[in-house]
Formats: sequence, structure tokens, C-alpha cells
Amino acid sequence: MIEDDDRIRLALTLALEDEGYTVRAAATAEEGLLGQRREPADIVLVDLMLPGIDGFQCIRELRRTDDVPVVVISARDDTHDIVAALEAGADDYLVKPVATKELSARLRALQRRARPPAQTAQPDELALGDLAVRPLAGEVLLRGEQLTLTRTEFRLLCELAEHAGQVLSRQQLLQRVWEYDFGDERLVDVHVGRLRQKIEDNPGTPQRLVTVRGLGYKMPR
Amino acid sequence: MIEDDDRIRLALTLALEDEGYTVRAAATAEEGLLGQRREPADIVLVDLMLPGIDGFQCIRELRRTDDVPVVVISARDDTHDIVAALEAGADDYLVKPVATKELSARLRALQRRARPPAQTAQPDELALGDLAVRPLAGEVLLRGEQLTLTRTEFRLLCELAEHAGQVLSRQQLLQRVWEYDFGDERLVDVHVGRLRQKIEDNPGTPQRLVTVRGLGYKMPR
DNA sequence: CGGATGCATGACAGTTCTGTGACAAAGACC
DNA sequence: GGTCTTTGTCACAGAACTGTCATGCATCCG
Repeated sequence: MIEDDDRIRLALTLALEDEGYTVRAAATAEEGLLGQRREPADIVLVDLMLPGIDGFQCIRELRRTDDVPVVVISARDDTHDIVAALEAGADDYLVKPVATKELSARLRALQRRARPPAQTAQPDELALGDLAVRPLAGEVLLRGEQLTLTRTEFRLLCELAEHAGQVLSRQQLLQRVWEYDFGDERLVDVHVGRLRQKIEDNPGTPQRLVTVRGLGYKMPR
Repeated sequence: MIEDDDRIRLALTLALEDEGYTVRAAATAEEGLLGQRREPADIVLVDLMLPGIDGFQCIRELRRTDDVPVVVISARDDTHDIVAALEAGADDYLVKPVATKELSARLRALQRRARPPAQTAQPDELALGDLAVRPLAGEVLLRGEQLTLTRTEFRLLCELAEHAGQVLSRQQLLQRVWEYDFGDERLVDVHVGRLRQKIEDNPGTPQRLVTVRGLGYKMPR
């Protein structure tokens, strides 16, 4: 944050830290630019009216080398200033006094936009030893051979495989696989049993899908 | 632009066209969403108070499938609304009345920031074993011989071929091939059946377009 | 050691899923 | 106007799947 007014700087810093951000503050553009070069921040907040290098120049200077999102926070609400700041390279412009919640929401929106393509896509394949689960393809391969599972079995297996190494309770499984909020937990047992018939070499002594007595089931990593 | 007030819609459209933008306007979220799916715009402007699907829902719906920048233009200046809209996925929020110059500057800032248009350019030909699908040419070749498909069959095949190896649910197919958001899933079955008559050597035991019971259909890679 | 609890499994009846043939409406073409 | 295609809806039959239950074994606890 580059802001020359001590009180505002302190207030904003505290407010943002409250929202979970880590803030580094500077009172002048020179100081701020240096800081950003030394240790780049994820977002830069900048006031327009600064002693020395002013906000507009500061933004241009930032933009020369850096793609960091820049948010202007200014007391001036003149359209001309807003346009100038945006043209200089700012990503957003807020007029003081700013509502912390709004600032925070706008920062999140910017981060969303700036971040490299979201890593939300689940991997194509979950491998557990010689068992390969492909959620998107709707396939399960055991030692390279494709298995025929029913929908329930498949979803159950996906859920367990996705959390390999963790115990999942019958309740959790009912919720995630069946989307039941209540229901008979025996139901899970039955389907685990059916699944074992297909994925275990020896269903009597399960290796891949084990019971954790009193807690639930898990697939060892 | 999605805006239900005729006068505002017209005024904004003219103002933006003056700035050099090409504008497509819709009066309802339904209409706008459909338009965006048909022919994606570079930026979406949306009002919050809309008849039917409201602005928030509309943003969420857009975000489900699309990474397009979304700007909210609303008469409501309540922080709560602003935060909600941004959380829903909007990139910016302007309070009416908006200064055209500011809007224009903010749109440019967003375009600058927007990810380069996804590489959706599809290859000329999708090859799946001895089946070749040419989406652009509108042809399908089976062992070099051209098949005669109806339009629906062709689009269905393209959709499945494009996602070869992935299961597509009947719902997904209805949405992508028929652009239905609801509808009878049996319809998909029937057309899959008809398509099989043409692309399978032995329609009784499908090899190229297989059923994944409980999940949908897919073409194996 | 007896009782209680947790778990596995086989049987079964009801439900759901899928492929298909028939058919009418809508559209394309001449 | 007439003909041929294409589409969407429906009904039906067989196959596959699901949830429930009863039974029996294993494990835990006092």
C-alpha cells in the first residue's frame, strides 16, 4: 500500500489485516516502488495524491515492469481522474472513504482474474497401486484391465480414491455419494461389499478398500 | 449488455457504440445467457434487478462455463449488493448513473486484464481410430468413406468426439447439442441409437459410441 | 465367558435404466 | 401442392441396479 496520510494508512492496514491480508505499507511512491521491486506483492494499493512522484506516475512506473494488479484509492471522485488512473494502468479505482468489505471483495475479484488459470480441474486419473480411477472417463482399470462398475459403486470408489489415506465415515459417504442427509448406514456396507467383489483379488481379506472398525472405510495410499 | 429498462439500454448502447464498441443488448437474463452461449461477447454488462433470473444468478450462471469479464451496472449502491455481486463472480461494479467515459475506461482496464481468449480453436479433424470427424468441413469419414449424417447426429457426434475419452451425461449433451436446459433425456438415447446405426459396424454391440450406464455416453479414445 | 456391538454377505422384490420400433409434426425440396 | 427427411414423443420389454432384511461371524467389553 502506498499512502501518505498516516491515519488512513494505519486504518486501511488494520482493516485489511483483519480480512486476512498481509500488508506492507509505504508513505511515498519512491519507497513503495522500491519495496515492490525488492519483494513483489500480489496487489498494489495506491493513493493518487502523493508527495514527490504522484500516483499516476507511480502506476506507470509499476506497469513498466510489473503486471501486478493495481487499485487506486483516492479522495478525488472526478471522472477525469478515474479515467486517467485507469488509462495509466490501474485495474480499479475506489473513492475514499472506502468500505472495507467492498475493498476486500474487489481485491478478491482482482486476484481471481490475475491468478494463472485456476487449478480446480481434478486430475484425469487417480492411481492407487495397480488400480487406476478415471473420474472423467468413467472408467476404472485394475492392472490395466477395465472393470464394469455400477454408478453407485463408481461414485463410491471415486470418493474413497479421492481421499485415499483418509478414513471416511459412513455418514460422510452417504452425504457425498448418495446425497442423503440421513439414512441407513448399512447401505454403505452393502455397496462396499459389492465394490470389493470387483476390485479386490481376495474379497475376504480386503487390501485396497479396508474397514476401519468403528470409524468407516478407507483406501490405503 | 443485459438491462431491462428500455431507455437505459438504449442510452448505454448508443454511448458505448460512440466509444467504438459493438453492443448486443438483451432485456432479460435468459435472453442474454442464450446469446452469450451462441456467440460469446468479450465483456458482459449486467443489471442487477432483472425480471425472471436476477443479476446475481445470471452472473453465477455465466461463471459456470465462461471466463468472460462481467461488469455490473446497478442503481443500488449498497455495499452489501456490491460485495455480493463481486463474490458471485463479477469483475467490476458501477453505480448508476454511470459516466460513459469512466465505463469505457473500466472496460478497457478489464480487457487488458482478461486472459487471452482461450485456445478453443478446434483442429480441422478429430480422429478416432478409423473414424474421422471434421467439424468445420461438416464431414464424417468412416474408413475413408463419407457418411451422411443429419444435423443433429453430426452435432452430437462432434460433441462426443471433441471430448473423446470423457463421459458426457445426457444433461450435458442436451445442453450442448440441443441447447435445452431441461428436457427429456430419452431424446438423447434415440439420437444415439440413430447415430450408431450409421457409425457402428455392429450397432448391437457398440464399439465407437459406448454407453456408460448411469453416467451417459462416451467415445473411447 | 456371556452379551453386545459392528461388520459381511446372500437373497429378493421393486425400481430404474436403456434400446428400439412406431408415429405424428415440422421442415426441406422440387 | 406433394413427397421425402428429419425430429421429438411415447410405450414397452428386458436388463441392470438398488435398498432392505435376515443371518452369521468377528471383535470388543465388563
